[in-house]
Amino acid sequence: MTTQPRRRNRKGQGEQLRQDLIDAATEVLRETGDENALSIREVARRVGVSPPAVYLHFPSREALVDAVLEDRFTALLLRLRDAIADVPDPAASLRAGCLAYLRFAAEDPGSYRVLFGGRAAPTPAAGQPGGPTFAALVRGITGCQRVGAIAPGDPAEVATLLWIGLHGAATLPQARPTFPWPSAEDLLEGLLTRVAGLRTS
Amino acid sequence: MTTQPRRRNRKGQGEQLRQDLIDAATEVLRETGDENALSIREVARRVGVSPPAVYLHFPSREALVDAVLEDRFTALLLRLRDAIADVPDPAASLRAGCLAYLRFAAEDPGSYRVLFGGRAAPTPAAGQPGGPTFAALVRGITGCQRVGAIAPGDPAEVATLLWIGLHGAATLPQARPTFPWPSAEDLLEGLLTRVAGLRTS
DNA sequence: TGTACATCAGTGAACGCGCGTTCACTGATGTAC
DNA sequence: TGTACATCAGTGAACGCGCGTTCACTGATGTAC
Repeated sequence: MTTQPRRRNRKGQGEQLRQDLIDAATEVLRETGDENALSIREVARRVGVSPPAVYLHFPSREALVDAVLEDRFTALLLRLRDAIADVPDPAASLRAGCLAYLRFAAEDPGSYRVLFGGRAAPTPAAGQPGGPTFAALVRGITGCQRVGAIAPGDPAEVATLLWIGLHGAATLPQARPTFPWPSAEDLLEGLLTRVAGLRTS
Repeated sequence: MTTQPRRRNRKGQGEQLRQDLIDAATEVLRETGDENALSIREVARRVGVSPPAVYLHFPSREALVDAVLEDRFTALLLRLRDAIADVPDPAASLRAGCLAYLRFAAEDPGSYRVLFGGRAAPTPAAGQPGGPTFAALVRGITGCQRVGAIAPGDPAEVATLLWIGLHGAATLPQARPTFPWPSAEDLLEGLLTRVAGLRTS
C-alpha cells in the first residue's frame, strides 16, 4: 500500500495535503470499516508523505478520524439532498431519499458502518431529533401525509420506526452476505408499505 | 486490568483454564465491542496467567476469538429458547422471542455488535435460511398464522423484514444514545404491528 | 536583474508502547513399583 | 509406606512488528531591497 513519494507542494499550497490525507483516510475506512484501524502511518504511506507531515494539519490521530467522519457525513447529506431535489411528488421523494440512504450504505459499507455503527455519534447533531438525517425523514413523511399518501398521525413515530428499518436494511445484509436478501428496492418497498403505510402510487 | 496471579490447576484440570480464558475474553468483547481489540495478552492478564499459557488451549488469537463468538452465539440461542419455552400462545411466544433478542442486544451490546455487526458471519450457519435465529422467527410467524393472529402469506418474507427491523432496533439506539428512543417494548410492539401485521391480543 | 533572507512544507531518526508468537525451561502432582 | 519418575500446567525472556508522537533539521520557494 505504499505510494510513490509525492512532489512537495508549492509555497501557498500546503492545504492541498490536508485534503489528500482525508481522501486517503476515507479509502482506509472504506476498506476496513473500522475507525480504530485508521493509522497515521498508513495514511501517510498512501499519500506518499512521512508520518510527521500529518501533524502539519491534524494535531492527533483522533482529529484526523473526526475530520474524515465529518467529511463522510457531509457526503451522505449531499447524496440525500441530491436524491430528493426536483422530485415534486412527496411519495416519490420519500422513496428516493430512502433509496439514496440505502445505496450510500451499500456502496460504502465501511463508512456507513463507522458513521452509524459506532458506539457514539461522531458528529454531535447527527441524527438528533432535529438532526439532519432524521429531520429529512420527518419532512418526507409529513409531505406524504399532506397529499394523503400516508395516513395522518405523529410523523416522528413513523420516522423512528422507518429509520430503524432502514438502518437494519443497510447493515444486516452486509453482516450476513450469504442470506438470500431481496434487492434494496424490494426491501425498501416492503418497509415503506408496512412500516409507513405508504400507499403504492 | 491486572488480576492476582491465579493458583495453578491440579493435574487433570487443565481444561478449567480454557473456560476462564473464554470468560475473560467475553468480558473484553462486552467492553470494547470490537473483536480486533481482543488481545491475547489482555485476556491472559485478566485471568492472571502468562501470555504463552493461552497457547495451551488455543493455537492462535483467531482461534480464541472464534471460540468466544461461538460461545456468545450459543448463549443467544439459549436465551431465545428459554424465552419461548412454556409459552403456548403463538402471538405471546413470538413477542417473547423477539423481546429476548432485543434484550440480549441491550444487555450485551458489545457481543451483539460483534456477532451481527461484523463483516461476515462468525458461525457458518448463523442466520442462514434455516439458520437457528431465522428459523426460530419463521416458526414463530407460522404459529401466529395458524391461529389467525397474522394474515396468511409467505412467512419468510415477513421474517426477513422483521429480522431487519429487530436488528435495527437492536443497534441504532446504541449508536445514537441521545435520541429519544421509545422503550424496547414499544419499539417491538410497533414492529410486530406494522411489519408483521400482528393483531393486538 | 541579482541576491540575501524569511518562511513554508516538509523529512529522518528516535522514543516507548503493546502486540502475537516462539522457545527452552520449571516445578508441582500424581503414579508405578 | 517410601521413593523415583513421567507428565501436566504452566513461566520468563526474547524476537520482530507497527503504532502515535517528538524533535531537531533541511531545502525549495517566494519576496524585499
